[in-house]
Amino acid sequence: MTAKAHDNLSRRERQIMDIIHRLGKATATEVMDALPNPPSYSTVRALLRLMEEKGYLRHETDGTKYVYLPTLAREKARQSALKQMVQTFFDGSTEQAVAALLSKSKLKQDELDRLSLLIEQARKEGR
Amino acid sequence: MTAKAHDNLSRRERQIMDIIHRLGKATATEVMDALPNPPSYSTVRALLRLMEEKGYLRHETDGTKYVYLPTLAREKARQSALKQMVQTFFDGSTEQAVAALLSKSKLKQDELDRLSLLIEQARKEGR
DNA sequence: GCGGTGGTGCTAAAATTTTAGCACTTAGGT
DNA sequence: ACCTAAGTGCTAAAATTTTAGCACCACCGC
Repeated sequence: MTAKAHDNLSRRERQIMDIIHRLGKATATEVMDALPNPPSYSTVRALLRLMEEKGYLRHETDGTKYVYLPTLAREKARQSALKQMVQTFFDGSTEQAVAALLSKSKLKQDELDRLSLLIEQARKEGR
Repeated sequence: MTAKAHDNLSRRERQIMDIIHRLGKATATEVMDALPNPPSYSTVRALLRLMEEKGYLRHETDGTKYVYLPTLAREKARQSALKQMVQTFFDGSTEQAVAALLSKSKLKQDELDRLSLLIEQARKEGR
């Protein structure tokens, strides 16, 4: 079964996906610790197994234990999350989204420098 | 009941919230039309009513019909969605998030100009 | 080589979510 | 005045999701 869209996830599934995306990869214990109103360990394991079966996750073994990772490359997941966000909250306007990000958080001088550079590049390319 | 966090929403509830955020406000029919695998009209109405009861939505009347709106101001919802996104997919780095947005979409010259200005301002303020 | 610790899979019950149906109301047209 | 169309609320059944329990396996220390 191939990975499905973000919006087919049930509540717990989405919470777990978020955690695993944050951490990059995670064991059942780590997921459990990060989960709000955490259920039992056994439950978490069952969920992880089901999600793997559905194609959202895959696992690697680290010694005897399982470490779960997203199926979809982080890059892809980012893209689609961003797209969704821009559509839902910014009427499809990337500019507005960027503006909101900038206004919300205090970026350091060197971060601003780099972003400035990126914009300059985009300007030249677009011209 | 007060509005709860985004991650307590069930699947359908989240889909509906997204739709209503996109549209700003929506009737049962509009929600139904925008819903993937749309259930019956009656079902959508029941969901909307339940979500209002839980505090996620409120409604106004337009003549005889109901128009639903998010409880949380769009601005607030945006902030919290952005924060969530940056945490989950960009290790908390706003810079990275902005960079990803810029690289993904072709912005027009005037949009770039305005963003450039924003960054300049931030630079001066931070200095 | 034996028992405990820390893993695993599977299954079935409990809880929640999702759904559709029914009964009722209001407005408008003829 | 009455019929129809387009709304509404509530309720209970169906479906899905969430949960915990149990049975089994491998490694380690004694």
